[in-house]
Amino acid sequence: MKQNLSETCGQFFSTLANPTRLAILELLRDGPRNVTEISEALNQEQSMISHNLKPLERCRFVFSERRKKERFYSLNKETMEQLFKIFSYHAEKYCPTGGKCRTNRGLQEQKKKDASSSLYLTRH
Amino acid sequence: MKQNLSETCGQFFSTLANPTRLAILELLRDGPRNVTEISEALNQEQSMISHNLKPLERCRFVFSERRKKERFYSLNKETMEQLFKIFSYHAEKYCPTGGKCRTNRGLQEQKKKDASSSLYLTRH
DNA sequence: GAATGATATGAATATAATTTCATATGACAC
DNA sequence: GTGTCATATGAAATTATATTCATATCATTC
Repeated sequence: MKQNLSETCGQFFSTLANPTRLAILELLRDGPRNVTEISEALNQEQSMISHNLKPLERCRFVFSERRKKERFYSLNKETMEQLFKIFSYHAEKYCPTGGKCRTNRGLQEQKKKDASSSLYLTRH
Repeated sequence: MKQNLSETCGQFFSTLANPTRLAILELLRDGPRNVTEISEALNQEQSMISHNLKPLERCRFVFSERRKKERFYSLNKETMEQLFKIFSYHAEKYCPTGGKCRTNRGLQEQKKKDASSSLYLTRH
């Protein structure tokens, strides 16, 4: 822990910082899909899906497995569900305008609320 | 939960997908710093630090507070420590080459290990 | 091994993000 | 209000990332 997070985290977050890849991840929450299915569901070019699946697999956010001619991709639920959970909690608490966080306005007002609330995502 | 993560998560992860911003976050783990201190510690232009602090504050990964002429930035530990924890766990388990994940090689070999291990980050 | 269906790859183009530099704004002390 | 230190902003230039299209590879069936 604490050893050069800035260097090691880069690819992790960069891979998630893309709407197509997030859409793929979201789709895969419903179960494994092959490339064609993903590309149809998201209404995107097959090659684009393939290109985007590569960093997702490299970072192990998804796993893949061949079945006959097709390749099925499945979600790394362990990591992704935790990540989505943190995001949801954070967005709900800190980004009341629907997670969009488009403005810096209202930071002062919000700060007061922050001080009073101290719920944690996972309580033991 | 589950409502258009792909749309709402974008800014969250994009903000984290930058080495300067990650370095700022890492620095702030040691406590609040003003802009000048950050820029000196990271050896970067002051204006660059300011530019990068903006999205961090917009997403509420950091908070800020004026003290006299200076503005001190502090980490949103609640969110960030959880995020770093997930990252560390994931990297250790899935990216044995030091979290770099530069290649897709060895995915087959790794996959076998994955099946046997099923530790969770937070156990209750 | 030829044909087909499914996925991956490469390279050019298009798009978006970051960095830099000059300068503006803000807060405070005098 | 002037001067000074601290931070923020805007816009141009640079750099990185994503998208597209054409085509290559791979697995399978016959």
